[in-house]
Amino acid sequence: MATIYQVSELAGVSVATVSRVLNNNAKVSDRTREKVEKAMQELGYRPNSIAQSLASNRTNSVGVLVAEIHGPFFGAMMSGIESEFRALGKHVIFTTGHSNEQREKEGIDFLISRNCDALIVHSEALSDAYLRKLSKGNTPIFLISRHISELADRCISLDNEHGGYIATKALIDQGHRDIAYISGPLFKSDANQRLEGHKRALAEYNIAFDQDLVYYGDFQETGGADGLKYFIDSKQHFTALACGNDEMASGAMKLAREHGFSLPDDLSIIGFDNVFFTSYLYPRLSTINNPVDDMGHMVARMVLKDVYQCKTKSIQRLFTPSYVPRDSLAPYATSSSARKASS
Amino acid sequence: MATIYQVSELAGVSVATVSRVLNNNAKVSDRTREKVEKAMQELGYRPNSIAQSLASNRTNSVGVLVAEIHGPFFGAMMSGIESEFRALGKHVIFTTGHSNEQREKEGIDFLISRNCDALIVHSEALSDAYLRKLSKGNTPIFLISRHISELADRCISLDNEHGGYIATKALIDQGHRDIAYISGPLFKSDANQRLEGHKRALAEYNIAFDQDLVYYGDFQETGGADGLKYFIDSKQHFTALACGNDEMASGAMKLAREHGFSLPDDLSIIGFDNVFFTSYLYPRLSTINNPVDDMGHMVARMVLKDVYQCKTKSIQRLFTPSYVPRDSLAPYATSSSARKASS
DNA sequence: TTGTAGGCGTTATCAG
DNA sequence: CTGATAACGCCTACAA
Repeated sequence: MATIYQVSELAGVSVATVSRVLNNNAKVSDRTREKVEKAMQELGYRPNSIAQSLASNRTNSVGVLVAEIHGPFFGAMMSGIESEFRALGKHVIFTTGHSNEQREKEGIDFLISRNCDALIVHSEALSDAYLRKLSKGNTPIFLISRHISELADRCISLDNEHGGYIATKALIDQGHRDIAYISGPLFKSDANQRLEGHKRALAEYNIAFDQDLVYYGDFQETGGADGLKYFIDSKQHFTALACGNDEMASGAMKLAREHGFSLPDDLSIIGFDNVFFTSYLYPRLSTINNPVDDMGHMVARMVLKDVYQCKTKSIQRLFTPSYVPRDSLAPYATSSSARKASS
Repeated sequence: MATIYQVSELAGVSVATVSRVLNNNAKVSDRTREKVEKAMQELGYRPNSIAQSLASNRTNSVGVLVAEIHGPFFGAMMSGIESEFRALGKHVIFTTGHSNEQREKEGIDFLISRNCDALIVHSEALSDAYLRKLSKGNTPIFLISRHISELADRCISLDNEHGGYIATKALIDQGHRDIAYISGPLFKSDANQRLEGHKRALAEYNIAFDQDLVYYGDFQETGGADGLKYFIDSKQHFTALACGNDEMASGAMKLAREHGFSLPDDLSIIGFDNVFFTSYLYPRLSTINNPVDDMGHMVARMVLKDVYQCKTKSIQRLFTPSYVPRDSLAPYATSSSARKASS
C-alpha cells in the first residue's frame, strides 16, 4: 500500500501538501494539486483510515445499540441509519443490548471502546439517570424512542400516547365500547404511554376503564395469545381488542382463530407499529404506523449535523403515529359479540 | 484519557511492560503485573483501539455485505454473525449492496477502505470472476450462500437443490401431481438450484416438467401474487404450488384468498426459507427451513479461525435444508381441484 | 524479565 | 501557498 510519503516523493512535494489536497481544507495551487493527484493515481494511493483516525481523533464511525439486530422493527430503523451515514462515508457499528440492563451497558462500553464519534442508543433497560451520566462523557449520545428532558435536543421519539389514543379511537369509531387491551411490559415507556393513550380515548367517550380488560404481555407473539386467552377464560365481555404492538396482535389473531372466532366479525383487532408483516396477515391487520425508518434517517441527520457539522435540513424530534386502516376491524353493529367465547 | 505512558509512569515501569500486561503475550513478573494493573485501575485506563490498530495493523473489525439490512432473511444472518464476533471483542460493519452489481462493488470497496480484517459477503450480483479477483487481495473474503470451487474453503452455502427437491416431494407425498412453481429470478443461483431440485423431484415420480407451470418472480410478495395470477389466468390445471421463497408464498396465499380459494383445501402451498413470519400466516405456511442463523454463526467461526487464529470446533461449509410441516398442505385426495378458478 | 527507541500513516502547527 | 516536524497512542524488535 502506497503511503502519503511515496506520493509526496513522486509528486515532488511535502507530505503536508499531499494531506492538503486529500482533505482540500487549505489553499493549494492548481499546478501542485494536479501533480499530487497524478501521483496518487499512479500509485493507486488509498488513505489509511486508521492513521487518519489516530491523527485526527475522529473515526467516522457511529455506534448503534438496539435490542436485537433481527426483527422487523429494528431492521427498518437500522436500514435508515445505515444508508444515511454510508452516503457520507461514515460507517455504523451495530450491537445489541437484548433489552437487558447489564448487556446494554456492556454494549455501550463496547461501542465507546471502539472510539465511535457518536452513539445512537435505543435503550429499553437503562435508567434515565444512567443515560444522563453517560451523556456527560466524551462521546455524544443520541437517544431514540425515548425522551429525557435534560437531553431533549438529543432525543427522537414517537408520540406513543397519541398512537394509543387513535388506536382505541379507531375501535370506538366502529361502535365498540367493550375494548380489551393487551399492553407491553410497563417498564417500557412505549408500552406505558400507549396504554395511557388508550385510557384517554376511553375517557373521552365516557367509557369506564376496566382494569380487568387489560393484560400485560411481553410484546411477543405469545404475549398476545396469552392475553386473549386470559380474557376469554375470565369470561370478560369485549368486542374489540387493542394490542400494544403488532406481534401481540398477530398472536391474538392466531389464538382467536383457534377458538373459532371469525375475524374480524367476531372480534375487531388493532395492532401498533405497522411492521411489514402486518399486511401478510389474514385478515390484514389494521394498525398504527410507527415511522421507524423515518426516525432512523432523522437521528442520523441529527448526528450528522451536531457531530460532523454537516448542514442539514430541518430536524424533527417528535414523530406522530397515524392510523392504518386495513381489514381487521368490523363495525360493532354487524359484529356478533365476542361473548360467544365466554358462554 | 489516560495513555499507556501515564500508566507506565505511575507504575514505575516502561511502556513496553504496560503493553505486555495489556496483551499478556510475554513474560511479566507477577509483582510488576500487579503494579501495572493497579495503575491502570487508578487512572481508569482504556486502551485506544485506533492506536492499537495502527501499530498492529489489525482493526478487529470485519465487514459484512448483505443485500439489505432489514428483512427477515438477512436479519437472522446478521444477528448470528454479530453475536459471535462481539463475544470475542471484534466488531462488525454491515453495509448493503441492494442486489446491484455497482453498489455491491462500492460496498466492498467501502469496507476495504475501512481496513476490515476480513470481509463476509453475500453477493447477488457479482460475477465469480470478480470475486475470485477480489480474493487475491489483502483482505480475506468469505462467501456466504455461494459456492466458487477455487474458493471452496471460504464458502458457506445451503444445499438449495436438495431444498427444492424436498419441497416438491412434500407436495407429491400428499398426492399432488399438478404442481405449479414460482421461481426466484434465475440469475440468482439460489433460485436456480431450487428450481432444479423441483425438477428432480418431478422426474423421480415420473411427472413431466411443464414449462407453463413455472413463473419467474422477484422473490418479493408481489412476485408470488403475480405468479399465481398468471397461472390462474392462463387456465392451467394445478392443485399445489411451490414457491422459491416465503415472501412469494405469502403473496400467493393472499391472492389465492382474494380469488376465493379456501386454503389449504383448494390449493396446497409450500414456501422456502422458514422466515419467522411464516408461522404468523394463516394457514401457517409449510416451508423449507433455511438455517441462516446457524450459517451466520458458522461464517463467523470460519473467519475467527482463519483470520484471528482462534481455535474453533469443527467447521461446516454446506448446510442442509429440512422440511417444516405446518398447515398449508392438504392431501390431494380430499382437496377440491384448483381448476375451479380456471373454470 | 524489563527498558529503549523506532515505526505505523496521517494531521496539524509553525515557520517561511 | 508550501515545507518541516511534532504529535496521535500503541506495538515490537533489539538490548540490557
